[in-house]
Amino acid sequence: MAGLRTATAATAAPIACAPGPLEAEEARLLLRALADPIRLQVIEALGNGERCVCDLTGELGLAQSKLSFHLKVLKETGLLADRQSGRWVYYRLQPEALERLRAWLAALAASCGGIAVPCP
Amino acid sequence: MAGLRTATAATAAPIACAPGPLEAEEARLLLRALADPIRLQVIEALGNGERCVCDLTGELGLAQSKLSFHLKVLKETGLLADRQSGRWVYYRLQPEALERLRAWLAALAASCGGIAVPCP
DNA sequence: TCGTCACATCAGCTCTGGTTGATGGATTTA
DNA sequence: TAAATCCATCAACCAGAGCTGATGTGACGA
Repeated sequence: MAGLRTATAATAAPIACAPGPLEAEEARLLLRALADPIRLQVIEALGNGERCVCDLTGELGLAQSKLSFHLKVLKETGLLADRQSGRWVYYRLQPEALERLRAWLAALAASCGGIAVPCP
Repeated sequence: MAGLRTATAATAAPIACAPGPLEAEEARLLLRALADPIRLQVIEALGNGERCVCDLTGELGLAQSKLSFHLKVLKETGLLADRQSGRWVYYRLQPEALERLRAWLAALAASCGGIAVPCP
């Protein structure tokens, strides 16, 4: 097994770090990651800057195990990045992931022309 | 029970039709509605204009019951609207729902300080 | 070196969401 | 009117996500 906490070496490559626009599947994973109230709270809590896990557990009133699970989901989708400092692990937002999702939504909306087609 | 198919009288008010910016909970429901591969296919299929259900079942290769379930989800979140004509029901996109979600994402990104670190 | 702390991970469980097949209402056509 | 078509809805089932408590791993300090 790989060593624990090898900094930014995730078990799987973050999906929102590839070059170019998002694939539909990547966008779907980002949407799913954001569609959770706890994960939204985490993102809002990280809006002011990076925090360590112990700080977030206290602020959000979550069990450490539960928070760790959601942080892993957000990290795997590329919405968060982490940094280890001593015994603590600090998480921070990756704003470009949100930006890529916004761009994908814009492209989706742009592809919605709006001409009615009669049904046979 | 109310009569079947009372046009735009949904069982619950569509969430993306209220005035002003989206609440976090409304945005979360929109995100969850979009985070499904079948529902994304439906949205893309409706990009060119409205379609009746029978048309969509053929194009997407879905069981009528399954498609109806997903159409209901999309309609309840305000992403779709429907119109009855004879015995057909036509669904169409509501682009403003996507637009409101984009605006919400922009506000969320704006509230994130912005100490962006390049992706490894 | 040993104990403690911070965090990740695991097994087992629960619960929500999606699927399937069947039923019924509404509308049109023969 | 009767049959056929379109669509919504329901109950039952299934899969996956999320929760809980416990355990494991690495870093630190005494």
